[in-house]
Amino acid sequence: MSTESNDREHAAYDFAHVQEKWLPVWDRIEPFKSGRADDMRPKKYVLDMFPYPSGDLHMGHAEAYALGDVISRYWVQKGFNVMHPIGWDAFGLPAENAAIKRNEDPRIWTYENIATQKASMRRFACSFDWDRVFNTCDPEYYRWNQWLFLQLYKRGLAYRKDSAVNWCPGCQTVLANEQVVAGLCERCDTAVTKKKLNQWYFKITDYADRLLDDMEQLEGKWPEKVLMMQRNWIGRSMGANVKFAIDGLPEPVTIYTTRPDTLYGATFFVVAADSELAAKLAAGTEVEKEFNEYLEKIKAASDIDRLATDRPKTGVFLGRYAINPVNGEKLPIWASDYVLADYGTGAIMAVPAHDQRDLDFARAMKLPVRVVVDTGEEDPNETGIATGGDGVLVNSQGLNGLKKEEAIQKIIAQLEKDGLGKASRNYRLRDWLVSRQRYWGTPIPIVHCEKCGEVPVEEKDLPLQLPLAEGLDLKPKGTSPLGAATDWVNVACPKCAGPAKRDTDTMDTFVDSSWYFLRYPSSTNHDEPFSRKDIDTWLPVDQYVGGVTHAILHLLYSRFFTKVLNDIGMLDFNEPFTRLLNQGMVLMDGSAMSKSRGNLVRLSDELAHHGVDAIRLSMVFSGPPEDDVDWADVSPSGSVKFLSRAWRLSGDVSSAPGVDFKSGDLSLRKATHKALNDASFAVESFRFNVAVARVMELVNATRKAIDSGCGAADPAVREAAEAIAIMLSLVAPFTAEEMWERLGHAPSVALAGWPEVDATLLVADAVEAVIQINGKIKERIEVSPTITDAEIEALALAHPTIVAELAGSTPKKVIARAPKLVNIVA
RNA sequence: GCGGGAGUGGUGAAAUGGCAGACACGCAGGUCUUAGGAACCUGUGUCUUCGGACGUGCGGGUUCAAGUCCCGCCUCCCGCACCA
Repeated sequence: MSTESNDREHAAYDFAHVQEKWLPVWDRIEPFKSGRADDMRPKKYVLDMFPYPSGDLHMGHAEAYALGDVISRYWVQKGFNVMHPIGWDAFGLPAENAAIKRNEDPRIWTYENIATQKASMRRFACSFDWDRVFNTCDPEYYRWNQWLFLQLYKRGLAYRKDSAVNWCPGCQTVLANEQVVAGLCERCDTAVTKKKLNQWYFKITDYADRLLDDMEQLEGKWPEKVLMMQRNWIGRSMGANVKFAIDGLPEPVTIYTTRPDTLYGATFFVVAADSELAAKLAAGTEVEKEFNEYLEKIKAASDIDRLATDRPKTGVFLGRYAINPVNGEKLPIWASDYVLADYGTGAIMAVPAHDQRDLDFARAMKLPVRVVVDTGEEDPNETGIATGGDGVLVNSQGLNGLKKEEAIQKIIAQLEKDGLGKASRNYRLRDWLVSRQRYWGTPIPIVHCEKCGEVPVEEKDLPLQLPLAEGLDLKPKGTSPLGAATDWVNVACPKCAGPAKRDTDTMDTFVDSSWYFLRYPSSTNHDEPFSRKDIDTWLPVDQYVGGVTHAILHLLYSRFFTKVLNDIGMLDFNEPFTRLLNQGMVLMDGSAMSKSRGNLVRLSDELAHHGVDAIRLSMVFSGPPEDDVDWADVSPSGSVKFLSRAWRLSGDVSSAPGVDFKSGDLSLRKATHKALNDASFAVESFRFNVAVARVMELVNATRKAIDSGCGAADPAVREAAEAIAIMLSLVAPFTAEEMWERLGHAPSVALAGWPEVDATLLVADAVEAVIQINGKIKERIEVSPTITDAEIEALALAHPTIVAELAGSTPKKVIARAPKLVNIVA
């Protein structure tokens, strides 16, 4: 061997060259093609949340795809037919805003970015099945959005109503409840206001109970945090509806309460100031003017102001009285903004003694407070603190002496018997508002006819294509830009052929993502959104990977769609994602990266400096996948160092491929099989960082074996190097492929298969046991791993150190846990 | 306010109730070198009278044994936020 080649052997390997070398090879082999007709491997569906095509991939994408790839590539190595698809969530505001700025069709920007991201994903060695790609802005995709909309419409699950909706003045469109974050628009952070509009909704509230109860199936498989967030978001509460007669009016008013046991403690009555009921009660009375002034005032207050829970209570006495059905008392009726119009019935009985908000209002308005549950706490009249806990009922006639729960049961039974009320439940969840007054989305397939009213577009006429943007003013102005596409808008009514107009709103892009995972297995199907056969083969998704930002939006909507499709009979499962992994964010110096903050790390720069494998490795090794990664804390150059160390091993191996490992050095063989076993376990429990650590240990052990142990020719060295290449292929595919070739194998290492672990090699020859006295370590001894409790106890008690420590006294108790530990209680 | 999660070396982090700090980063020293931003080796929780002692946010408890389980605090992060 010449000095020159020796130098090359020991130089750090050229990652740029290796990357260029393998990409075309993989293009040819297509190691990750799924669902070939003759494929007999068991299936797995591993899914990464699809990206929004806004510019090139960034560090966050790199983190997510690196993690998804570990899982996907692992199952391929384990012999599964893995479908790991990708597509683009391509409709939406960023494209439209970019189009306005550049004065061109959003299609151009969108498809350009998709091409850029696709090329970057290939270079990043994402193990995607490229045959299944689609974009939600393709007519071939969104026609099925429209088709699904019509199926929901047929079943009364898509409907229009007038309502006060969330309005973003920045985006000039309405927003779903889920898209309002702390009173601000999720997209642009503008303060959201209310607007009365007629809009399309999906009736997700019909599914509230199932969305809640089916979460039982996800327990332990989804992050507890996401389940908690969904539970809170749905917010089921149990209580009762109670009818209150109104003095001087023929119709009673129904209220909702979770505490019907406190009915005798009601001292006033409140209706939501912005409800129709309040307007009706005020109409024609002497307080009408005062009420209207109050209403104007609270309408002007933004949601932000409303968020301050400690702001003083306000309201107007409406001059009317409600009659308490249990004792006939006259309760003054107030209008206030602390009662919400769209929750429950928009009216409440106020029990200030046992509800803090009612108490705050009572104190502000000098209204009486009556205790009806003795909780053992101090009088709310004096402390100003309502007592909401359990206790014994007082001042409540037939309920006196009962505990809270008993009283609730008894009063509900009584109310039902008397026809004055009934048990009821309520949800925080509201119906999903799906109309948007913007251009770049799926057109709603409804025609409005002067004669026939609302008429659905016929299924055979789908897709209802979005008109070209040319000639349309896309600038946000509060009504859909589609309204100006007169040729498109004016149509013949599908029913009577008379003059009619298309609905000009587009669908929320969350509609697109609520079912896209069902489309991948059937992505080339032109006759239906997905075929039953494909669904039965691949779904549900075995492993979903994505950010926690979608904990309630996308994940709740997808669960809803799945349940609807289950009801329609298009699929036979009711939860779409069996397991969910939420990866953390990539931060820089403790905060999210942003241009304005000046802490943006460009993925392309990092890849150029350290190579794809080192960046992927750094992401995976930095810590548990759910935790955020602070890029300031990771060392990509350390990853480069490790990868070249591993790579050098493959050049040192001097035995031939196919050599029988059985004759190899036993201690290195044991290290190899332990690493394979531990790494496997770590990957399956999402501790990818630990899996990498096990590979590092094996690299270290192999280095030592070559330099100062059994030597490079020992078969165990080859076995170790091959195992390292295979394990590394999950994280560092280029390095692993290069190693595999240098070890004399044909590509691709991705399909090499996870080596069978030999259980007999997992047993160590000797293990170190500790001997404790009173829990403190006094001595360490080498023992056989198969030693019994009695044997190890005897060894411990006979050990000179222990004999000396005990100084002749008899131990009170000896706990032996062979082969690890003996604890002597002296 | 309500709900959830987390606090371990200089740093990122490991640890089925059983040896706290695996694996790395960083740092220090060394070997080889014309050179080192290469490679390799050694050391690296704190205190220490060099025997050891102490050590996982704080205070209690359960246990032969607690980073891990239980109770009460403190701090930080996330979600919801007048939902009756």
